[in-house]
Amino acid sequence: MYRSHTCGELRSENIGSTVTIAGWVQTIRDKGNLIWVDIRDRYGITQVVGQDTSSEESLKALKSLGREFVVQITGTVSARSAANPNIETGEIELLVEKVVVLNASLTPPFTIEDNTDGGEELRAQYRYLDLRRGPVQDKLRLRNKVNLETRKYLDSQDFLDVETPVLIKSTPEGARDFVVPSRMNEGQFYALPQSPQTFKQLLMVSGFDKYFQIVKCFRDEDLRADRQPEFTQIDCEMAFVEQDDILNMFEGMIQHLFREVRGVELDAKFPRMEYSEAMERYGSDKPDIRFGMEFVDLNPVAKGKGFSIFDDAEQVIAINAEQCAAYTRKQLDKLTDWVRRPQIGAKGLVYMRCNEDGTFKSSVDKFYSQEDLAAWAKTANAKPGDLILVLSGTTEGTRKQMNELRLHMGDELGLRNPNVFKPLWVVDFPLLEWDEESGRYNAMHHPFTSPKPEDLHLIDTEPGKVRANAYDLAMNGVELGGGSIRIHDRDLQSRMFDLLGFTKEEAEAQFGFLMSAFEYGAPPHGGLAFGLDRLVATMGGSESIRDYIAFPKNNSGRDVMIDAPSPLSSDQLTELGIALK
RNA sequence: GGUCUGGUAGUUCAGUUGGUUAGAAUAUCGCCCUGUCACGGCGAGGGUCGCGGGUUCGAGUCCCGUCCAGACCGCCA
Repeated sequence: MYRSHTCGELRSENIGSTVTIAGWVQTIRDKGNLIWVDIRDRYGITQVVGQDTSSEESLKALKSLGREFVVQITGTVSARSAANPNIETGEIELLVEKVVVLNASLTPPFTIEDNTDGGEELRAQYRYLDLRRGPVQDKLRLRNKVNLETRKYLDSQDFLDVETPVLIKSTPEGARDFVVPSRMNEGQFYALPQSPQTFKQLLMVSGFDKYFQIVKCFRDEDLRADRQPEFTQIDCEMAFVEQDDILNMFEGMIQHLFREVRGVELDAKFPRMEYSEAMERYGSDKPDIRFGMEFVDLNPVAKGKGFSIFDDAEQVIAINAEQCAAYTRKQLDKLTDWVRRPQIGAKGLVYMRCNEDGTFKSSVDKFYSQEDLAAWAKTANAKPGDLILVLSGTTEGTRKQMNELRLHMGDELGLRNPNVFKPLWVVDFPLLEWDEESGRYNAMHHPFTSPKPEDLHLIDTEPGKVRANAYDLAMNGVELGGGSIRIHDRDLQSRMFDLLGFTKEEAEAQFGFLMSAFEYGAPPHGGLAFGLDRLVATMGGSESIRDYIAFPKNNSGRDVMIDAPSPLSSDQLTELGIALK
């Protein structure tokens, strides 16, 4: 046995006993005749002290240590003369008796402390050292707990964990596939799954009416702070259910997770909002409803007064930033610059201050009388002291820009508290979206999503208006997950492929196995998948998922620690029958 | 594919209209210190200013190219 106790468990009750701990040297405070060494492991930090009553040998050994040495220390637990209330073991210390260096260490390239001096690049390169830091370990502990509680909940609801293959077949829909060459089938390739979508549907056909899996998915697309090329889904599917059954089941799961992991009681009933309403009120399919500042349609009161920018716009939208009338010209100019950045792309920003004396001051006073502006204020429900911000243009573009501005204002005004959690089901997504590039419709969710029966009659005349039995769970402006009721009818599925521009032959080649399965008694079914990384990051109050992944990739999709991806040897390429350009 | 920001000591950063020997903090090393816990004091070592080219009497600083990192747009059913 290397240790009798961990570095986190000794308390004043242990005073007098002789113990052995093992861990890493955190800090050394050498005062000459008195030396303290903090020893760290996963469980905490214990202070070891050497003094005049210690043996010369052990004192010498303590003085020879360096940061991050791995040591085994035996000593007597004693009370500190000056307790440290900031750490759990702060009432005791270990009077050193024996020091064994289990392994020396180079000086680490950055400090292994809660507030490290290391930059992101360096910490990524030495991720195994970064993972020694408390805050990083806490994040992985949080992930572990979410994972465990997910299994507990789904098990309690009779879900069955079934593994699905990772080497599957490439399909044209959706994201780019990661591809794996097959040596035994030269010239052919597997694809890594973007999700286990078709397999979980086949499991429904097989009769496993409640399936789940916490599973890696792979998408070869450009990355963001909240997107990794490999990420983890809580993937679920149920048979003999309607949309409500699914929403209720997983509302329960999210409530369970927040209760057990964070001690947070979420809304008893998550609000639901149609996609079209979310777009109108927030310009987003994943609105952050922790704060108001909802969109106001200014078309009726802003148009027709001779201001050509608004007159020519399809849509004029305002938001009311309450109590912001005191914004200075400089602040407003800064906001204007912000919305005009290429990433936002607004042409300009119109503002109107609602002065305390009941008058109005806008950047377009030339075109609008006080009465006109009073109508704006009334429409936006603005009170004296409020600030109205207005954007205009095409409906789609203006909504998108205003969504960004609203979130930006929410950040600036501190309205997006990471310890407040506001879930929202967004339902009735469109079935299809128009793709300019290919000049045809794409499935908005995926090609197995069922249209709403009442919209089926539009499918040939106005396919863009057909709504789907599809839903997302949004929380705090993040899409945590989504799903749909699936098509379980061969004819309808075949029609969908038709609509998506697949020929009969292509559909047969790509998804023949699924359509065949549907001919052998496929039950009505549906499901959803949560992004575990995003869920955990949201629960931890972060926007970046990288800290919640033990070994993440950087924004070029590289693992800078192991230096992947990397070239293959020509022997390997030959064996695979691959010639590089 | 694009936009923006950054790259200077082991690390995090500062570095003036282009001008003497490129600084600070921290880390490291040495000496001193009996109650520290961000220990303290004194001292020392430590630089391919990302890389390549150009302008100039002179470039960390200006210009061009390039590489790397981060955020974002496109993309991500």
